[in-house]
Amino acid sequence: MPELPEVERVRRRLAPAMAKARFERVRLNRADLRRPFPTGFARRLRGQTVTALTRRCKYLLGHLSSGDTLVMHLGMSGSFRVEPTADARARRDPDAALEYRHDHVVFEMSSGQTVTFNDPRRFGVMDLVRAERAGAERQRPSALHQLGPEPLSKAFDAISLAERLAGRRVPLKVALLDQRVVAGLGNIYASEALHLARLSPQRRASTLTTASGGPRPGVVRLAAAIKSVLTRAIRLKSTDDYSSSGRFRVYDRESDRCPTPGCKGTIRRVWQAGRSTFYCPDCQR
DNA sequence: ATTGAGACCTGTCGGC
DNA sequence: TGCCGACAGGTCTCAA
Repeated sequence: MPELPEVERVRRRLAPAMAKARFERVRLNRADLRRPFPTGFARRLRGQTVTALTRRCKYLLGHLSSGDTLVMHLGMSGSFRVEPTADARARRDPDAALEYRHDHVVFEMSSGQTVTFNDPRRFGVMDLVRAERAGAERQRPSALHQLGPEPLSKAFDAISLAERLAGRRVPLKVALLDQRVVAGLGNIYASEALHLARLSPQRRASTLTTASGGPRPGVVRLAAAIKSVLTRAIRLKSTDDYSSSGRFRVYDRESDRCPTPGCKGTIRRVWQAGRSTFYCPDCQR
């Protein structure tokens, strides 16, 4: 479901229920999501306090008093519900309603709130990683450790983006979906950012850099567009899902008139790396 | 090392 | 109405 802006909004919604609160009860309704839950998942969480709830890329990170980190990823269809524990318990067993059928993880927090993870497609992930020992991450680098820069941080700019695009022969859109290039873009905001920067999604990534890997003008626009698109999405959204937000420039707008001022183009849809890309062939070069 | 294709799942929507 | 295929916001693994 979510790209960086949606995950960030989920984080802000969960923080009041989870941050500074203790896990009083943890219930798993099945043994796995995309991967099995780590052994002792519930036991290791119980009694721990969440010192802070942060986000890295599309991952939510619950930092625990034990030093361990609760890692949560929403995959395509994951979502969290927050409700008073009394309400959650009252509804428990009798209600096998469709709405709750995919409730896989239930956290009862000392804040009096229950946080429930629901994920129909089960592409989500929950993991509990132990406090890092020196060098541990080099021995077994996980996806988390290979992530590129946070696009809204100062570390992300035209220079760093150019460095990571240099020499890559894949189409620009495909490169933007690679979380090692920039951490948190997904299929929607990759298309959105490219449209705002007026860059063709089909252009080779390496054409945005000079022979030595430096930035060309396009990459300056692209870095700025990525920041702009994500910042606006975080700010504008009234809920965590797309339906109510609706206002995309090109995504899911095939055949619409291009929104670029002065452009008479029509939005097209093409396939790249198995995903649909939306763009305007007239103003995106 | 990089890249593309397929796999993992369920739900929904449009067409017949 | 019901069935069927296409498609969905994300990774991950495997083979070329």
